[in-house]
Amino acid sequence: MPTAALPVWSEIRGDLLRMIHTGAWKPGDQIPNEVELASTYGCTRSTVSRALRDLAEAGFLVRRRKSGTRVAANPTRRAPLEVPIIGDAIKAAGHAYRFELVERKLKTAPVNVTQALGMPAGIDLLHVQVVHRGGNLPLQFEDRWLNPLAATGISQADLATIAVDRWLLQFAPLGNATIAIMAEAAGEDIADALDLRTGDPVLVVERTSFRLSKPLSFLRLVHRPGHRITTAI
Amino acid sequence: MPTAALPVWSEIRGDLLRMIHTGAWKPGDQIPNEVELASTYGCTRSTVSRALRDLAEAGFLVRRRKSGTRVAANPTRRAPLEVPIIGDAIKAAGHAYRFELVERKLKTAPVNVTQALGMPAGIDLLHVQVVHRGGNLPLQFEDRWLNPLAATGISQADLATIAVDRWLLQFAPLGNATIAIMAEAAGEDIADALDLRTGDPVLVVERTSFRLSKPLSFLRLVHRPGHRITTAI
DNA sequence: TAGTGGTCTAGACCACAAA
DNA sequence: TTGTGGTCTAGACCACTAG
Repeated sequence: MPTAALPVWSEIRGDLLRMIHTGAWKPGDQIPNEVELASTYGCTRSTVSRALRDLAEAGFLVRRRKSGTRVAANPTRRAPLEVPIIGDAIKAAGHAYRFELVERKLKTAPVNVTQALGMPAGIDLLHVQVVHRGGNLPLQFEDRWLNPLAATGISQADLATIAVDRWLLQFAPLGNATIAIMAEAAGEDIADALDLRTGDPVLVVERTSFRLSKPLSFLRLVHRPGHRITTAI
Repeated sequence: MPTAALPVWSEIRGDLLRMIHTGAWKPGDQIPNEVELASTYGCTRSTVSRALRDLAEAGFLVRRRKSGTRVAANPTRRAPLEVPIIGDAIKAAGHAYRFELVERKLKTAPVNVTQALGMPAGIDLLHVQVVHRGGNLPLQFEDRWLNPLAATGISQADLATIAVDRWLLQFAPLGNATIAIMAEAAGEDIADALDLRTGDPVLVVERTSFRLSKPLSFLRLVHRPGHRITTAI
């Protein structure tokens, strides 16, 4: 019974990974160079190189010209943290999705917002507040400040019909962003919007995003207690 | 003044990425195939393939045999979430690091722990509790259940001298794990350990890890209010 | 200076999935 | 059936850097 025929480079990667996991190669150890491994596995250098590059990108190996390849000494694993469209995530969880536009107004942005976006204090930004519901339960409170100069066309968008995050994705797919996750006590406004008691612990995700190197949006996503952000290494 | 000489595949990647960011190629659009792109850029198919593969791994493109390459319709960005050694992180933040071993005892594990680890209920695991301090301020409360059968040698380890997480890294580098992040209200024990008031919002990270496909450790990391987990896309 | 990884070529065959 | 991406080879030259 043959196992599933994986590509050679993938087999090699698994083999090398096993050497690390079992402790045959310990953190800091130097491993054979590409030419040696190629002859060991009976393939070309390109093929082992593919495996080694993959392991290096995953953080298992550290590669340097001339000095060779070593097992990472201080391996910091990186778990992929997904950033989905809110509505899609709620639907995927099996709930009926609905959202309410609470506010949509050009206002003077608070200092913490302009600072995060690297914009001058006192500037006017588009303030958008949305409550996202799954099966009538308010799951997320979205509080967003948008730069109308970077998000041209947002003025014409009907944000009561299309969720802001979806609109942004269509308009400005995949820019840069910084993300912060924290726990906070719900204030009165949040408690009101999410139907909680003041002081209840809420999970907050702040995202500052840029489009073509220009400030685009500062977002605070407040999650209902019990919400878990999950991932796997 | 020549710009820094990037590899060809990297230049191509940047070029293609620009097509996406500027909206020349929109989500769902099909882009030219490898052979066309190779002739466009005057290089071999391998080189454009490298660029395309990179963009696909980053989530910008979706590639399928026969049907070709398209701009991702529902692009989910992945932010790298780092999992550092606690002591290193505290030192890197500029604080003096110190930790206290609160408990280290073989006990019957609670159901939620055995369930997460996929172990039979009622089994005995090594329970370890540690308070991590930065500059005398308790920053994290670590509550861990270890499988002594997978972590052979933990019985001999002096966990008052070496932090558990560091010991584990030496012993079982880089296994698999699932991670969950949530907000909770501090219970009495947590409030006591972290010098908080009961009910204060704390950020909790749960990590269930495996070594060579065997259950290794269930960890709850409770962070002091104000702590932020940060990353960038 | 020499050893190592990084890149690139010009091919080839194969696996998959849409028509 | 056939177009597409996925893999692999056997070379080559280059870039970086430790000794």
